[in-house]
Formats: sequence, structure tokens, C-alpha cells
Amino acid sequence: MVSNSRAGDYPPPPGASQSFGTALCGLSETLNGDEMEEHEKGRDAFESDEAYRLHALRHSTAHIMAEAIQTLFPGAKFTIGPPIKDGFFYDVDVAEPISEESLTDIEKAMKRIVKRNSKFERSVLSRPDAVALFEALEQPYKVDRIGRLPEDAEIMVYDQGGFRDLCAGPHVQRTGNCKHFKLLKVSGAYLDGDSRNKMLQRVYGTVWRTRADLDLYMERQEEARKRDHRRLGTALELFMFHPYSPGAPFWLPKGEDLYNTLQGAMRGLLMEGGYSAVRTPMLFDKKLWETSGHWDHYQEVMFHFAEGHHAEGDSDEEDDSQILGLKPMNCPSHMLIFGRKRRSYRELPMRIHDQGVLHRNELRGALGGLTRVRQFCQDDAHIFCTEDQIAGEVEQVIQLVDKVYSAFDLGYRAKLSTRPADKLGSDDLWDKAEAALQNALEKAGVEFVINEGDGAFYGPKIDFDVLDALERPWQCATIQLDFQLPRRFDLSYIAEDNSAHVPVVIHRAIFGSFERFIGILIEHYAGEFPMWMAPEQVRIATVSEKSVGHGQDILEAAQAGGVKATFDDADDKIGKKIRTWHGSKVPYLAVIGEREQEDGTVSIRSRKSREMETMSLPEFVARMQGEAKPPF
RNA sequence: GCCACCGUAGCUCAGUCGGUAGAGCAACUGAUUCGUAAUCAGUAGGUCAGCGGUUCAAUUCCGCUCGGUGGCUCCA
Repeated sequence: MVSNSRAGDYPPPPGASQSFGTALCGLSETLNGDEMEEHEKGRDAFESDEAYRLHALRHSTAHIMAEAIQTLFPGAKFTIGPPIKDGFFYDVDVAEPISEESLTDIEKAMKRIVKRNSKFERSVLSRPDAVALFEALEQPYKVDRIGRLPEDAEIMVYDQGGFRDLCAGPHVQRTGNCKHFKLLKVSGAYLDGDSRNKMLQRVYGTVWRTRADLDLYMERQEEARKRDHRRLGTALELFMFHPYSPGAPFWLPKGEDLYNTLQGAMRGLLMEGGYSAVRTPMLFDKKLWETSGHWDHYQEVMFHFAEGHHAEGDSDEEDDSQILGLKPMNCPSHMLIFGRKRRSYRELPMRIHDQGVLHRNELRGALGGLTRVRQFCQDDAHIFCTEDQIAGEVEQVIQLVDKVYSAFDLGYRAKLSTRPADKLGSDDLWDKAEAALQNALEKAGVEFVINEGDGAFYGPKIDFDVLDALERPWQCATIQLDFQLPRRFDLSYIAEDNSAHVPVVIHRAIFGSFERFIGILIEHYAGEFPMWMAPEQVRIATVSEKSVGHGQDILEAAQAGGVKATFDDADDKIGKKIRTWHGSKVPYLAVIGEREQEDGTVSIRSRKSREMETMSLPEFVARMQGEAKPPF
């Protein structure tokens, strides 16, 4: 059976944040093992008994769901039904699509199977017997899977009271062990994950060892939904969307402030790190994209159109030379900048940073909130260097990623993607490049997994995934080696021996896109941004109209000191103002009444504590300024 | 793009088994001038996403379009 590609928690973040990893280990009563089958296949692959047993439980529940679907949808053909993080799914080919409404019916049928308490009985079949069995059961996808099993594979079938499925196991002992489940959603899924293939129906479910675990899981999912950046972004007035420009956020004043803060902080960090910033065009002649290879490999993701004025209904073939494309990436511009004059090895490594606006024509169905948009900016940079400099440069970027993510207390997972089948360049070059990336990761002490064959055609890469509130991974930082682009642009530098060499290019981003990263941060902080990022750092609230004058003085002093302050002088009671302020997630509230007015002081309370602190006006401004310093 | 679901006031959501809609918060007006998590009263606000069909009658049923959500594919 297919192994779980999404299971496993990310390594704990350097600051050991509790926002991630809602693993429910330890909540179940001590395991006594009586609910597992005796056959302990693959036990070693799991880090704990709990993980191993949950895996078996989820796998078993998937089988129960399959049987239930078969009774309700006669003729259903099953493909794969693996356990995944927190649950399982099964992909099934049915004549009528499965709707969300039918989930309750499927659940009812599953409950009957659980109640029946059938034993999961394992038998080993010969290949011809197994093929004959699944042909008789009219399960062509299973027959196909048997054909794809390795020569020496032991072919096993599990029988749960009549319903039989091809499966490597292990399972729990009885269907009665799978009581605490819930079906969550249905979706389409392509056969073998290939969009050219038929679309199957995928049903997702979750299952836990105890009722309490299930309830806790559902509650946590509900809590996570409250942190959804789309919800918070609307509530906190950070951004909006409009149907006239799907996939393109409108940054409202507070969101724009947050965006600018992050852009500035990253720009400052990179300037310190020896980068120089540039600004480049958005619209380019098609010829550029032909040179870069985007026209051949990326055209469908680009927005492009004809230059010049065309009369309505003018259907003449467009002149190719007039096609313009909106940039989906900055790299070609940077190639042109590098190539504008003769370069010496003394200039290397050359690091060019660009926060330009990018457009990608993403499929409509793929768009969502800030995490997948059509218009965005990256904290993009390209490093031009010699082959000998690759290791050092990559290591430096990995350290930057770790430094920045630690500052946000964000956990991440690193993936090293190696050469794909249709690669460009010699094996020798790839050997060196992959080794350089791997060494850099090891030297930096960053845990990583290897994604065999998942590299770009032009070079291997390291991607860094971060989790959102619902623990879905999103690719943010990336480090990609590129041996091809410099060649396509005919770039060279003069080495010490006065001969010309082709530089290597490293594409790298730390946040990735500002849009996606901000979306992640909103969820990570549940909207409660640290002082330095907060678009509103302190709100000044008057107790009554009598102290408006003093409040105004404080506002002016704060703003003059660069503190992002606002003034709530509304005709409301202070209790109401506190409540409203708390919902706004602003870090500090300054309460100004007649006492403060007389003493010339400021009384503040923070989001984290109800305790008041009173201080002089200069002390207040200095404290706000001190806490607003960026951590990197 | 594919599969399923959703679209009611600025926001969160009721409701209508077909007879053109309601709450809370927000907004606005008035009263109140108040010391640490909601002062009182009132007012206004909706082509029930859009277009078409069925019907005496559509927000409700059907179709299409647009947008969104969850997945698939792809990717920052």
C-alpha cells in the first residue's frame, strides 16, 4: 500500500513554539497492545507504539469505509486508501459522484460494520490466485496494483467479515476497534495523481483511539479555523479581495503597513548580508522569455498579450514580435543586469535582491486567500558565483532562513530535491551540486528529507515548508541552484587566469512571497503581531471628554517618536473601549483619565496582562520605541 | 482546469417545504461625561451574487455565468 507522504510532525521550531504540532500523543490511556494484530510488519518505521497503532487504526478504518461505500454505491472500484496525518482517505471510482450529503449515510453503514466486530483476517496469496480473486471481485485497479508489486513481494489480502481488500497491513484486530471516526470531506482526485487520468472520488476521514481524542481533534480544528488568515484579515482590516481581480489582494492601510514593515526588515537584513537591491520592469518582450526558457516551460502560467492597438474584431494573426509577457519571476531581469558589462571574478559572489511585482496565471481552482495568489512580491534574490563558492553561499542562505524563522518562532521542514529524469547538464555537475546542498544543510545542522527526482530541470534545490493553522504545509523559502540560465543568457566572468567562465546562479527567497508569508504569520500569531510588526502598536483611550487634551498630547508625542498610535476619544465608557481594543489585538492600550492628566503620566496595559503600569510621557515613548525594534 | 459544496445588511449568521426577509455586532442620531472586558433610547441599511428558464407568483425549484471554500493537479 502507499505510504503516508504527509505524516510526521515537523522538527520543533528553534524557539519551541507551541503553536505547531497538535499531536495528541499521551492523551490516550496506556496501550496494552491487545487491539493490534500479532503480525507486526513495518513496526520499525514508526517512532512510537502510539504512531504505529494509529497508523493501523486509520488503515483499518479506511477498509471499513470502503466496505460501506461498496454497499451504498454498488459497482464501486477501489484504488488506494492510505492512512494520512490525523486520518485516512480512500480513492474510489464510482458511477455517480459522492456528495457531502451521502457522508452521513456512509458513516451509518460504517457504524454497522464496526458493531459487527469482524476480525481482520490476513491471508497470503500467490500472484495468480490474487489476480483471480480481484478479477472475480471486479476490482480492476487492485488487479493492476498486483501487477505493479515487486517480483518477490508477499501478496496479502485482508478479510473483514466478507469484504476483502489487497493490503500489506498491519491492521487492528477487529472492526470494533474503529469506533471513534468521522468522515470529513469529499473531493476529486486523479488516478495515480496524474491530471491526464480519470478523476476519482476521494473521501477523507479521521479516526482516533478514544472518543476524547476525536472530540479534542475536532475542537482543535474548529479553533484553527478561527485563526484562518482570511477571517482575521477581514476582521483586522488588513486586506480585501474583489471579484474584479481574483487572486490579487487589495492591501488596506493596516495591511500595507505590515507589508511595508516586512519588506523593510528584509531589505535591511539583506543589505547587511552583502546584497544590493534593484528594481526591474514587469513587462517584457516575448524574446526575453524565449531566451530564458519560460516561453517553452512556463507559458501557460504567464499572462501575455499583444502590444499596440488592435481594432475590435481584428482577427489578423498577431505579429510574434509584438507579444509581451508579464513577469512571473525576476531571474531573467537579473541575468540582463549581470550581462550588461564585462564581469571579473573579483565581483563574485554578486547578490541581487528584487522585491518586484510578479504575476502568475494560476488555475482558478487553485487560488485561495493569501497563500495562493496571482499577483505577489517575493523577497527574491539571485546570487552569481563560481562553482567553488556554491557551498559557502548556500550555507549562508540556510543560516539566514533559520535566523529569520527563529525570530518569528516559526517551525519549518527542509526538503532537498535531487535531479529529475529530464535534467539538463552533466551528471558530474549534478553530483557536485547535490553534494554542495547536502553538505550545507548538514553543516548548518538543519534536519531535512530528500525528495528524490523532484529538482528543477536546471538544478537541485532546497525548499522550506511552513505549516498554516490547519497544519497544511506551504512552501516559503527556497534555494535553487541553476547551471542553465547563465548559459542561456551567455553570461561569463573573467577568472584569475584571464579566461572566461560561466557563473552559477542561486535563486533564493527567505519569506518566499510576502503574501503567503503574511498569511502564515497571521495564523501563526492568531492576529496578535509582536510590537515591531503591529500596524497599530498602542491605542490611547480617554476615560471621559475631560482628558481629551492630555490624550491628544500623548498621541502627538508617540507619533513624533515613530510609535504607531491611535486615539479612541469616542463617547464610550472605558470598559467598552477596553473590550473593543482587546478584540483589535493591538499590543498596548493607554488609559487616560483625570489622574493621568493631572500628573502628566500615561497608564498602559498590555494584551498579555490586565495589570496597569503608570509612567511619564517620555518613559512611555521610549518603552514603545524599544519594544518595536525588529528582531533581525 | 477537474470533483464536491457554498454565496441572505459592512461583519457573523437565522429564515423562507414557492407568496419579494430577520437578529447580534458595526454605522448614524440623541441622551449620558462615565476609571479597566459591552450605558440607554432611537434611526438607517438588503435587486437574498448575476443572467435566463419553469410558475399566477422565484431569494427559495432548474440551467448557465461570476466569485468563494475544501481537495486533486501545479506551485512562492
